[in-house]
Amino acid sequence: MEKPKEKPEGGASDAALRDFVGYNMKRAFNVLQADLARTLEPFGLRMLTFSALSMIVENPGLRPSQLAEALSVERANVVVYVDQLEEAGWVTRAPSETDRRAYALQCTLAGRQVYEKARAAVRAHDRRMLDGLREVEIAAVKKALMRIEGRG
Amino acid sequence: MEKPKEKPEGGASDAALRDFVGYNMKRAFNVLQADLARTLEPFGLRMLTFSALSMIVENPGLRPSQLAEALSVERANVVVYVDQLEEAGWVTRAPSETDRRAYALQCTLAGRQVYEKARAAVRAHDRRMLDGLREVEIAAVKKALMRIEGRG
DNA sequence: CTTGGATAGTTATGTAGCATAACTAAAGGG
DNA sequence: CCCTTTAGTTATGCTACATAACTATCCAAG
Repeated sequence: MEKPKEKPEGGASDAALRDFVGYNMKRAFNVLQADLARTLEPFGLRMLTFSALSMIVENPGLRPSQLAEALSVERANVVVYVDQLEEAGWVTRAPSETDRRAYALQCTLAGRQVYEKARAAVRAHDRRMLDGLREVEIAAVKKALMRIEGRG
Repeated sequence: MEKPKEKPEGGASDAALRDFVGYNMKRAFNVLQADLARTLEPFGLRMLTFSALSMIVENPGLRPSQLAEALSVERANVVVYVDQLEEAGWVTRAPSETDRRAYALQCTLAGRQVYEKARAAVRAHDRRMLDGLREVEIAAVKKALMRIEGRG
């Protein structure tokens, strides 16, 4: 009977997993997500409410189903995001003039203001995350991420 | 009273969000994660049980707390992953010889075998995700991901 | 015009990933 | 020997996200 060897201390290496992009991406995304959540928290926004607000500011009159499609989330969840943005007074559900089932999402003045401030904070967060990388590398990363996304 | 304009169709653009690495990363990660889950499912593995199995194969005698530390997950959740690996007969909890509170995690022959097969599948998945990217771009991505992870 | 199937938004509900708190047993230092 | 810390576990809660079912409305074929 052979003694089961024990890993003494400190030596636990994830080198084998580091070979995989997915592993590195999950770890990096966890860090990024946590930092972004902290960045948005003072504004009363979360990742997805910020994304939704951005879409509504940049695409006035957007309908919830278009928002769901654009963000690749379910319509059922969009309801929750818009509820929150509406309760905060940043977004209104205006009745659509062409389809009585639908709403035209509009942002309010307050909504545009909080968006601009949050956007600046998110931009700073982005720079923080990528600090030390050259422009050409950042471009490569974005290209690669969009390539990966296209594999879905 | 001004008519609220409506976004007619198709025009919903997330261009503003595309400026942010976090947004691109979330989308890419969602796609990657889904593909990886499909890749691992035939082996009865999930992302984290695969990671745990890899760590145990590559670091025989690893203790659960070391595993938690290495994967940046809570000890409480490691219990669940090891439970699953143990139920499948791929990992054993051998009593530690130096600390009666602890276990030395060992993988079985079956564990090593399923790991090798799953690892090959994950490698193929990785290549699939990065197909079409040049080496220099892949290197940029890995560098950027590890840089981001280091910001946490 | 009407009628049947699709679509928009909503509601309720389930699941999975991950974190926290509290517990037991054992280690380890004064 | 205490007293504190640590290893593993258990119970529990939260958040993100998906699914199913429902109502109201649209739209196109008959």
